[in-house]
Amino acid sequence: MAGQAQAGAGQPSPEKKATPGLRERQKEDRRSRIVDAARQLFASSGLEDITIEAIAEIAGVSSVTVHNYYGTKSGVLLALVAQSDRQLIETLERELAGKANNLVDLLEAFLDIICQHTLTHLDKAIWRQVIASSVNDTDPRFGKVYTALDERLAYVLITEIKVLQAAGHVNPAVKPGDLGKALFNLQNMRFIEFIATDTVSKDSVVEALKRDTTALLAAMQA
Amino acid sequence: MAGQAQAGAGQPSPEKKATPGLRERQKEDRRSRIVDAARQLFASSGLEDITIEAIAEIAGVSSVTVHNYYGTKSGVLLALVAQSDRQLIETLERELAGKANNLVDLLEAFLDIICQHTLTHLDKAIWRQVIASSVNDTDPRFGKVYTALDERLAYVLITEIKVLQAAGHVNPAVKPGDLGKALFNLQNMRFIEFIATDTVSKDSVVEALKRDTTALLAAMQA
DNA sequence: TAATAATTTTTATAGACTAAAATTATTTAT
DNA sequence: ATAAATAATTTTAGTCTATAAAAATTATTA
Repeated sequence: MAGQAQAGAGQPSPEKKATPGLRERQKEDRRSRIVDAARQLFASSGLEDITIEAIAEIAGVSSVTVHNYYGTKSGVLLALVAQSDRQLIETLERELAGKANNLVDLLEAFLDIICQHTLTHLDKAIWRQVIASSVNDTDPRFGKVYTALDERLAYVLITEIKVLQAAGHVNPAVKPGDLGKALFNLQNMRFIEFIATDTVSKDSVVEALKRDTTALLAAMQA
Repeated sequence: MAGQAQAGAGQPSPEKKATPGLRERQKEDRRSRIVDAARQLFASSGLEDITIEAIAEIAGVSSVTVHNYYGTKSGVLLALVAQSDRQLIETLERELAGKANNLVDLLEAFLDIICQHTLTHLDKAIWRQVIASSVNDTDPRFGKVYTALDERLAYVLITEIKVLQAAGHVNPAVKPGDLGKALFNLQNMRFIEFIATDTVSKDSVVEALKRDTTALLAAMQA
C-alpha cells in the first residue's frame, strides 16, 4: 500500500519495534476479540453456554481460528483467569502486607483471599476446567501460561515469608523460597478441594488448611 | 418362577444374599467385561487407542452401555486405577513398615513407591486423565470412588506416622490424622507434578518433596 | 501491479457424551 | 406355563470439542 510504504520510508523509525505491521496488529486484535467474546458469554449465561462456535461467531472468526489461537477451549478460559489474576495479585499484596505475625495466619489469609476472589470474579466451573487442563492439556502453551501464574502467586507468599523471617517469627536458617513453595502447594491442594465441588465452602477449606499448617509446623517440636 | 420358589422354600437359605438373580449377575458380568476390555486395549496400544467404541465392541455391549455403567471414559480408567491401587497399598505397607525414623524419609519413600508403581503398572497418560476428572468430572460416582482411594492411601501414611510418634520421633501432641493428611497433600501435589509432564522424573519430584518437608518441619525451630 | 508468503476459512472426520424411541430380555402374576 | 408388567440395552439422532487437509483470502514484498 502506498500510504504504508510512505510512512515507513519517510520516518526514521529504528525498524526494530516500530509499527508491528498489519498482520501482527490483526492477530493481537483477534486474540483480544476472542477472549472478550468468551467473557461476554460467561457474563450472560455461564460456562455451559460458552461454546467455541459461539465465541467464534461473536469474535468474528471461524471456530478453527479459535483453536489456532488458544489451542483448546480451556486455553481461552485460562486467558480469562490470567487477566483476573493480575487483580488478584494486587489484592493479595495489599491485604497481606505484613499483617500476619506467624505462618499459620499468613497462609490462612492467603487462601481466604484467593477463594473469595474466585467466587467474586470468575466461578468454580471455570477453575475446574482450567485446573483439569493444567494436568491434562497436551498443548504446551497451556502449561507455560499456567505455571507462570502459579509462580507469580507463590512469589507473593515468599515475599511475605521473608518479612516474617526478618521479624524473627520464622527460623532464619530456612530458605524462604523452599518454604514458600511448600506452603503454596499445601494451600493449593485445599484450593483445588474448594473448587472441585460446588458445595464446599470457603470457610471449611480454610479451616482444613489451618489444621494442615498447625500440624506440620508443630510436628518437630519436642 | 417355580424353580426359584421351590429352591427358596426348600433350602433354609437366609433369603438375604442368596442367588443375586440373573439380572444382577449380568450387570456384574458386563462391568468386569468393560474394564477387562479397557485393560486389554491399554496393554496393546496405549491410551490414545482406548476409545469407548472399541471398549464396547470388545466387551460385547453398546457404547451407550459403557457410559451407563461408568459415566465417562475417565470412569472406566479410574476402575483400572482402583484395581492397581490394591496392589499399591500392599506394596506401601510392606516397604514402609517401620523403616524410616523421621518424617522426611518416610514421605520420601512414600512418594517414591507411588511414582514407581505408576510407571510400572499403568502410565502417566492414564493418571493425567483420572486426576483431571477428579477435579472436573460431573458424575458423582467418580468423586466418591476417587476420594475413597485417596483416603486409603492417606491412611497408610497415618499408620506409619503413629509408629514414628510412638518411637518418640514426632511431637506427641500432634494428631496423626491431621499430620498425615497434610503430608499426604504435600506429597500429592508433587505426584501431580510428576504425572503432568512426561519428561519429569521420579527423582526430581522426590527431591522437591524433600525440600518441602525439610523447610516446613524446620520452620518453627528457633 | 504481479508474485509470494502467511493466515484464515471450508470441508471432512473422529470421538465423547446425552436424550429419546425402539427393542429385547427378565420378572412377576395369573 | 403363559401372558402381562417391568427393567435393561440398543438404536438413532444430535451437540460439542478437536484435528487435518484443501481451498480461498489477504498482507507483504519485489
